[in-house]
Amino acid sequence: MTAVAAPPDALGIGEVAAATGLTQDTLRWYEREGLLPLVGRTRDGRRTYGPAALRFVRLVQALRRTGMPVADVRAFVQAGGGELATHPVRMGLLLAHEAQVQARIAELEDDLAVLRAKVQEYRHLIAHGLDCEDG
Amino acid sequence: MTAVAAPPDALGIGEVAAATGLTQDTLRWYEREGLLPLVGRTRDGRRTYGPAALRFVRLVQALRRTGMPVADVRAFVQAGGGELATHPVRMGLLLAHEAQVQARIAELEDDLAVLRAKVQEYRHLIAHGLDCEDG
DNA sequence: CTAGGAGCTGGAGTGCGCTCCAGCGCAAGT
DNA sequence: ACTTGCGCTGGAGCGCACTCCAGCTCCTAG
Repeated sequence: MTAVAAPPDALGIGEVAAATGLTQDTLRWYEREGLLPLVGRTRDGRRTYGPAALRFVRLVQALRRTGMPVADVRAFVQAGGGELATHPVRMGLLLAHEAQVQARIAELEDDLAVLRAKVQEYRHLIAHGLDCEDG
Repeated sequence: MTAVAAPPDALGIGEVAAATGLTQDTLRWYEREGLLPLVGRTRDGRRTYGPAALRFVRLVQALRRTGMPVADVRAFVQAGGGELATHPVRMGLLLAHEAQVQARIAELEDDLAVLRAKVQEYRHLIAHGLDCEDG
């Protein structure tokens, strides 16, 4: 098959790429940048992603998509390696980011309202056969 | 005051920057890039923003903040200059973008759910004094 | 008359986040 | 033995959206 010595349910980088939508290049780059700590290797050097690693990839993906800078993701990762004592720190970072994401969503919704208002304006102008005073 | 020959309620670039949160550099750059067609000039060459221009700046700002690339904003701008005949085109572009923004918000909300689940996981682990199997 | 403040232009530079190689290794199928 | 597929490394390059000058002009207040 694919792996040299396949540990039960470990995936190769190609499979993780397919499963997440990230490219292989991005996965490798994230790892070099210290965003993905749980990735293993087969004897011949290929990356191996166990279930926990895959969950972690998805978490990082959620953080990135919600606009957390790579440096901050790294800080989150380095804030602990799964030990109980570090949980509050990581949780705090997540909560802070959560607030920012909510703010971002609110802003998007405000901007969306602006766009909708403009659409309405066009409808109105069309209905009345008018030009637009604004550009 | 500020202007050379101040037309009624025209603003200077500094005032527009203050009013919108964009920098003067960004406003000038947007204009060079063709995103801001309604900006006038005083006799001595300074930019002048009338009410319509200001509204247009806010529209462009909404488009940019919602993730529309500069090139697409330019296309929107070039799709017409306010004449009735061009309204449907611009409206179509706005509607298409609107759909994308909604999709983006939905994605953000999904990702937010992932983050919240992780926070819950940490709460649980802390409550039970456990390490985390994932990183 | 001078100084200060706002603004102008053109162009170079920056930060971020990937993205794209070239050149190579292992391993399994035919 | 050879091809095909999957993956590896290190490093260069890229696209986007600004951002930051240097050197200048003009106007107004003191």
